[in-house]
Amino acid sequence: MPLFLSTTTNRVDRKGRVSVPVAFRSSLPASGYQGIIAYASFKHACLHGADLGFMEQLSDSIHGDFGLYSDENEALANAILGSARQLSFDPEGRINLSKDLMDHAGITSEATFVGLGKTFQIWEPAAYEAHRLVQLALAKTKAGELGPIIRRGD
Amino acid sequence: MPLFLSTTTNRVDRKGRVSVPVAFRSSLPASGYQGIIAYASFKHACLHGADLGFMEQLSDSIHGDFGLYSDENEALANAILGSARQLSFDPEGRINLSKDLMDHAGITSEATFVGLGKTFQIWEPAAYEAHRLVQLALAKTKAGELGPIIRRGD
DNA sequence: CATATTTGCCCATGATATCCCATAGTGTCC
DNA sequence: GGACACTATGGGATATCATGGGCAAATATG
Repeated sequence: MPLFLSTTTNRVDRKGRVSVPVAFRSSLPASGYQGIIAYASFKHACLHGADLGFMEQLSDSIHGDFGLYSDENEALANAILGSARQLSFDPEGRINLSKDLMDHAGITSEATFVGLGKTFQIWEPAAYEAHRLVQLALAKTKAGELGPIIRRGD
Repeated sequence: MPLFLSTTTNRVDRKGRVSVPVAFRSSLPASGYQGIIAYASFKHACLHGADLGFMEQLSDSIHGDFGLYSDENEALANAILGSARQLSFDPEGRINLSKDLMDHAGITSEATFVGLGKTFQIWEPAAYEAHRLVQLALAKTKAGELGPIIRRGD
């Protein structure tokens, strides 16, 4: 299970290529699929990134044990799995962002990768900075809950 | 599980390298990841340090079973995991503080490592001294509660 | 079928980080 | 008290990363 940490901003060249930060690449299994999965967030103007294993788990959760799913789950499947793209690394560790993904996040010449543990996000830098400040304020008000969260993991 | 104790101030050279105190290094598992994780505190102008296992637990707690998390947890993931960096030891036991981490803590030429048990903090020395005095005063007013705290830990 | 357009691979480059060695100060052990 | 071990620190050499351009195969377009 990968652990995506840190925030990095990289350039998107005219071909739509972006280097995935090494910190993220080295967190992926060396012997698995050499690439990532990206899908449009339906909550923010950003992309969600994950490894293949995570998406398989997600697919399992949505479908349930018998492949019969509710309307809500079908909606989830459409929103997430439908917009998901499998993005392979080129020999230099870059991915090619497709036009629809870039449009959804408003990405043009730069992309910010934000590690969130098991997943990460890809943002247009200015949009992320605004989002980050909001999230930071929210985190401060919830700081008191950090203790319980950690203890739960023990 | 590491136990970080004591306070040490070390020099930051012009490349941004700092020696992690031996007391901290030897507390880490010899056969695990050779390095630490550091992230920006959203409460103080300092950095938090922890070992990899601690961050994995934190990531698990924040994500829950599914990977779709609450707004509060997403905010925490942004503030903590987004600012976290995996800092490997060089052969001499030093880490490389990235520019944004140094900026957050106001660190320039020296860094103070403060052991807090399972985690530790990294401060700009003068800022820590000021913080320490405040904490000390606070501790005195709470002295009556120390007994119960110790008993609880037994 | 000829011609654009994309897609992926290979190489070159500058910036950065990593490794390796050298030194000085400190404490430890005979 | 003197030799030794180890930590902290600094500098120079080397490897790695992010980035851009060019080329060729695959695909689309007329």
